[in-house]
Amino acid sequence: MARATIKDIALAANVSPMTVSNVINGRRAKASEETIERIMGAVKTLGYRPNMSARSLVSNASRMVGVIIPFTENQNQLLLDNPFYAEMISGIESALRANGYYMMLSGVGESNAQLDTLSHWNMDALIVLGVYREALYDRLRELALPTLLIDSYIDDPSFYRLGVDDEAAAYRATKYLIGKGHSGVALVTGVIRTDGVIEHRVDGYKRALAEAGIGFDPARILSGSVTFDWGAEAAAGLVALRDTTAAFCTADLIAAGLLAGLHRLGKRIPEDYSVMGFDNLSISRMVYPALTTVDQSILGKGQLAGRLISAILNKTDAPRDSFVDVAIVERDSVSQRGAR
Amino acid sequence: MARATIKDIALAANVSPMTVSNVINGRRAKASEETIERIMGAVKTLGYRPNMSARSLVSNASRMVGVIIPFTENQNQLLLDNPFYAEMISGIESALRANGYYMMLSGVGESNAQLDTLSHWNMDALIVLGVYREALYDRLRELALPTLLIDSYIDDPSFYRLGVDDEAAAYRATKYLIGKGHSGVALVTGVIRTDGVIEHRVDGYKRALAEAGIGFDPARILSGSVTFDWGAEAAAGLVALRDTTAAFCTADLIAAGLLAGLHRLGKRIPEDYSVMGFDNLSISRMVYPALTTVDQSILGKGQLAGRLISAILNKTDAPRDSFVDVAIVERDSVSQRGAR
DNA sequence: CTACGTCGGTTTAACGTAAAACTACGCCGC
DNA sequence: GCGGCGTAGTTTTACGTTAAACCGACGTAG
Repeated sequence: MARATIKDIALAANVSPMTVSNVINGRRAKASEETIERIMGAVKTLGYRPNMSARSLVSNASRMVGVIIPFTENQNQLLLDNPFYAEMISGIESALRANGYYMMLSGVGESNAQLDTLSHWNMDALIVLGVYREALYDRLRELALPTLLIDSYIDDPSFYRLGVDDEAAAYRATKYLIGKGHSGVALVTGVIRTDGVIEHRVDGYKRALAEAGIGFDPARILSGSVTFDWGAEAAAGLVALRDTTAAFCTADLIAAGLLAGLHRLGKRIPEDYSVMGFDNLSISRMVYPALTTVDQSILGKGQLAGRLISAILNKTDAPRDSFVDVAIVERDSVSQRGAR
Repeated sequence: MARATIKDIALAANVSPMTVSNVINGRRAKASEETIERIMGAVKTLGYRPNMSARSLVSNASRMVGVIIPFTENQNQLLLDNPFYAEMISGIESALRANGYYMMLSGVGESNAQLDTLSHWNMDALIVLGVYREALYDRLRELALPTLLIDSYIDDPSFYRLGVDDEAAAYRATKYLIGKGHSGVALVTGVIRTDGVIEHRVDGYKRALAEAGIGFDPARILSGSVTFDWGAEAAAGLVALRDTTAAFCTADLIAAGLLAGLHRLGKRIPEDYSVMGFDNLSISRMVYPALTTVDQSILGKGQLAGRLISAILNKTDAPRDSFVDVAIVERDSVSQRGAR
């Protein structure tokens, strides 16, 4: 009554187990039409389902791709409440599945214990989102699996990378705000890590300022964390700045918080302040006013990640570094200024 | 140079593989302190990592729990862009991990193909979110695994269930709105399935109305889908209703859309319309005005799901049906009426 | 008519781990 | 001084699958 195995099928179809294996795996050259039919019939009637553990054991592969995302710092919990990760993972999963791979999702914390447990499963490859600890990269190198880092500026031939040109994207966003007549543009962002995504965005912000002949004022950079709460808190900081009428937030989540914070302070958007986000998360349409933002097609990026890994595993060559394009989507949180 | 196995450890520690297996798995009675030390030393220096495929093959278990969520209808893609599922999964994962289980996430579509592939992996148990197809339940019964259905009213001894008392929750929400002076309360919701979550919420809504002596008007039920877009679309329907000043939405996602739609129609919230949601998703704080809603602690519910499954797998008995409590969280989208 | 190839298989062995049965040795009680 | 028992292991076998090597029969080229 237990699950049928290849041997059961072999018995039922009166062939050897090996022939069953061959047929099931499409190595049909080794069997006559008639045998194939008999085997497939038995497969159906006995409800045979392959045992991946056994397959994985002999093939030393698993068709599983591990996806690693950071935990929230306080709780030991996936960052899926951050829609950024949720949307990305949704994209990754659909592309992996379309290519016949499975996804195993794991958070990693300070210790890399979760990475170890993942590795017990013979993963074929890994995709890493938003983790920037050197210790993790060391462990990843030890595992020596095909690994795709998303939004990382680590330059190491052992990893594939997928990201956006953050400098150029931030440059475009800032230039867009300046073009709308805002000469005082604040930057609201998370912590700025050396050679991290945000640092490159800061560079783009500065370049746009310089190009427009606007002096860079460090006080206009409000740096906290990539959370709604920080955005809400930053509203007070923004209001305290002189001659500042616009804010470029390096994440929609921050922008959403900033909108809420500004509302609480009785400010009107976009009349009093223009706010721009980054990511084009689904929440950017839900906030009020709907957020003008930089679209980096997170879902598409996730799908691309899945496709890249599939290509790598199929020995099709994949570029070591890939970039997705970025576009500004105009909604209601930015006003034309000066033309009043 | 390949990954070290139990045999390598055995060789290095000069014992038999079985002793290594015993020590690694904590069956220490069978080994002397000194041997244990030697083995653990070899484990460390050789960087031994267990091979789960092999373990799973012999034990016919995997320590993996499959989590099943529906695809979006149009694309073949996980519903993680719906924060409801994202938050739930985050909770499930953390509880499973805390109990030493792994999570394998899979969407399922119309065909149950994805369930089949999941089952190839020797899952120890399954958690099913938001899928209501009879055909799926049939396949689940065939698999005969411990299975936890979340938010399902299927009454079948082969499944465990976790949910909220939807009737009572909707009753409370509606009563709350009535208590605020709104005698015209609309219900904005997704499709109403027989014996589904929403139907029970409709019942609660009706009971509150009846209790307050307010006649039930079917026109006040606006039924579409559980999406932001439907909420936005429903705004026009709401405005067209006479004597209606409040809307109870059966999901925060719908409520968020409704707010956006009402804004577009120039309505003010909560002055012109009071809007109430359900779920207390993270987005409910992000919309404007912040949403008064029914909290069903989705994260906690997910964690409870993970703990329930762990308990079942550890042969601790778990109740066949569990319910989480619900609370109204008051924010800014509901006004007191009549007291003006 | 013999050597070779091809078709349609089968046999053997191996992947890493663990349950179950077995062993060797020392000790203790009577 | 022999049976029984506990300690610290070992040996054997099996889990389901597949790679690699093998095999017999038949056709056919030289």
